[in-house]
Amino acid sequence: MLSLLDHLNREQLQAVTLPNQHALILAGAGSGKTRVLTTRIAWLIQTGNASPASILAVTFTNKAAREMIARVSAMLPISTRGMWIGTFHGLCNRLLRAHHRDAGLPQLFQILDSQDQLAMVKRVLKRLNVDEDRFPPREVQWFINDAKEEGIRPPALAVHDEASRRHAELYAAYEEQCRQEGAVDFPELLLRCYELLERNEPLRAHYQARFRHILVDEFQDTNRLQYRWLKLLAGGGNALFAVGDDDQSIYAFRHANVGNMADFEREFRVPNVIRLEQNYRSHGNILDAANALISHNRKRLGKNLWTAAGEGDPLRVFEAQTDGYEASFVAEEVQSLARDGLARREIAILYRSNAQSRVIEHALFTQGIPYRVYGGLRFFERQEIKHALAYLRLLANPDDDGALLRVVNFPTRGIGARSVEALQDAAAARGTSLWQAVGHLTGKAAAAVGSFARLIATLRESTRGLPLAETVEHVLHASGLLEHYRGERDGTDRVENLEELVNAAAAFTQDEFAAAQLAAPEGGGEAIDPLNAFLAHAALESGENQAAEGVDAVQLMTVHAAKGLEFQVVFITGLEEGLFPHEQSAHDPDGLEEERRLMYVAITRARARLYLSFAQTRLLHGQTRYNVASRFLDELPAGVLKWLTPRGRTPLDDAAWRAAPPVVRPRRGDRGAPALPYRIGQNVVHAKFGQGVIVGAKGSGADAQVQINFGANGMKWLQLGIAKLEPA
DNA sequence: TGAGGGATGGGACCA
DNA sequence: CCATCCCTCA
Repeated sequence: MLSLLDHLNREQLQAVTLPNQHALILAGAGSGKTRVLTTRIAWLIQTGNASPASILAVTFTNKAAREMIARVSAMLPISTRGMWIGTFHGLCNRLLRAHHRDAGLPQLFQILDSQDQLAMVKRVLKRLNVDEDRFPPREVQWFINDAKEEGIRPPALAVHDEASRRHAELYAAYEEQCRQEGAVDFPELLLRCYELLERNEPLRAHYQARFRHILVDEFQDTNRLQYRWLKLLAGGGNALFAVGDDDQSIYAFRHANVGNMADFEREFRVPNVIRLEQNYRSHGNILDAANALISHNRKRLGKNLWTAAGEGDPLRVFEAQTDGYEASFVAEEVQSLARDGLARREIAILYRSNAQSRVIEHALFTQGIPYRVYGGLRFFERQEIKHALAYLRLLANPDDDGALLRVVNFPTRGIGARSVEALQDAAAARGTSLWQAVGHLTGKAAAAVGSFARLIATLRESTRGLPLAETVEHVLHASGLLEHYRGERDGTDRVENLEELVNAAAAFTQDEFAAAQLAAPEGGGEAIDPLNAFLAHAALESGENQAAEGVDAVQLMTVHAAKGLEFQVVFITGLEEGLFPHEQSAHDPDGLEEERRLMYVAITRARARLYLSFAQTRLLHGQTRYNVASRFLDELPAGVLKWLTPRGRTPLDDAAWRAAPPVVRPRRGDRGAPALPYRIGQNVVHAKFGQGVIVGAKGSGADAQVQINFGANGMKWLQLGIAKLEPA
């Protein structure tokens, strides 16, 4: 009856048209997950099952939220205005702004990103004279975030020894500092929002009555606190529609808890569990490989992808002697694919860790192939942007100590550590912000800091009432930031970024979505002025990488960054034991399963063609490492693979043999001693451990030992005189 | 104050 | 090897 539902398969249709009950949709890679989610929303509204205002849809990334809004808008004749669609953090921010008094926050609270948070932790540690060797700031930060994600405040912490007592104190001191500065970090957004809803019964009832339909994307990535937050909102008979894929859970390291899927099913007595297993993305061979690989994991809810498309090309496997050769191979393939007419943007080169990109970039650059690297610093995380934002934060709230400290002497204006310390002492003595302590300074510090304070005061005055973009522009000039970077030898990029910030401000003002989201908070709270809205936007939206659109470029990124994307052709590089699976995960079973899911994600990115490659030797951290092929290659069905190089590890060629150091060096005086049979890099076979490669040696004569990488069977030190080794 | 030397350590990510 | 941090010295 409805064109909305055309072309959905049986399971998709079933999911989209479920009654108003909890549902868990196990959506395999490429199974039309986003389509189901967005069509569900459109269907609920179109059929009158739900009003726009009763919809709450949660994602993890701004990109996913934007895509959801765009697709829902395209399906419905009405505006998406009334719906709440956003990230966990964005939605919590919205709730907290609207009810800041109930939440115990100033209306203009500042959001700290992890950099800001770390700086804040450092400041607290310094003030309390904490030994940073015993309590490294990063660890303290980690501890605080960990506690918050478990929903634990300092008084509730379990204190069992001196260290944990100290941690609890530091956490409390950090919280106090945040309160004083009106600052809120990322986990705090969630926890504060959770506590608000939990304690404030009328408010909770209000939102429970409103959001009859709660939809969650990437449910496998939720942490414990997010799960509890959802549980709270879903109380009172609301329907929680969770979409996720346990096989694509790759964020355990940032506290994602896959167990939430099973917990959800059990605790909510979910009546509807639907599996979407038909894949619309990849050819059969690629899916067969993915299915076979993931079947090695024990902890799964269980799913098997299939496709109506043909089996397509086999997976091409390439073994290189060095990482350099591997990179050239990839570059040459890319070149030839492009010559055959494939758009370069349809080609992705994936790797496990960022350090691997360098060799590949070099090879692409040498062959003149345009490429684009994802990851690295985002726009709003760049130092010049953070500096500019710090000035803007001071305009919005001069009591923002973090912002003040960041730019009080940047660009340098003769305010040294001495003056800053005097200011901090003055503030501590009176229990005020740094800004308020400026007037109480004496001597040299008073003059220098005083001139900075006047600069800020003047800026506040002169930008009052100006449009946002003009405010930003004015600040860039008056602060001396632009001038400073213009004078720097490599400052052109930074100057361009600063100019881009003006554009971003202008675009933000016009952006209807952002304006609507922030100008009219629920419950009739005061509207937030554009500057504060922009600052919140900058903190929550770290800014997609530079907008260098236009050039058709090959895409380079980590496997993590590739999640959710798809390409015509995918290269998975560095398939070596120790690298992928990463050595720090290879030892524990859970870690290994996560690595395998990561490989699963990588494989399922490819539509038509997939290359798998690895190198025998790789320059990592400045030294050559000798690796064996990843066990993941062995876990793929031989029938779908096509080896481009002879199957199995090729022995060292003559040149490599001569270059490789002998395992046991002749002792001094042993001139002309015959070369011993083993060399670093050589392949050997051991009766028990199987195939391996010699990666190190020590000792001499009868005591000589060799270190051998047996891949999945581990790294072993063996006594040359005893172990039964055969050259392979 | 800030440039430059030496030690250090190195997985992945989004808000 | 490289980036980052801390510390020294001009």
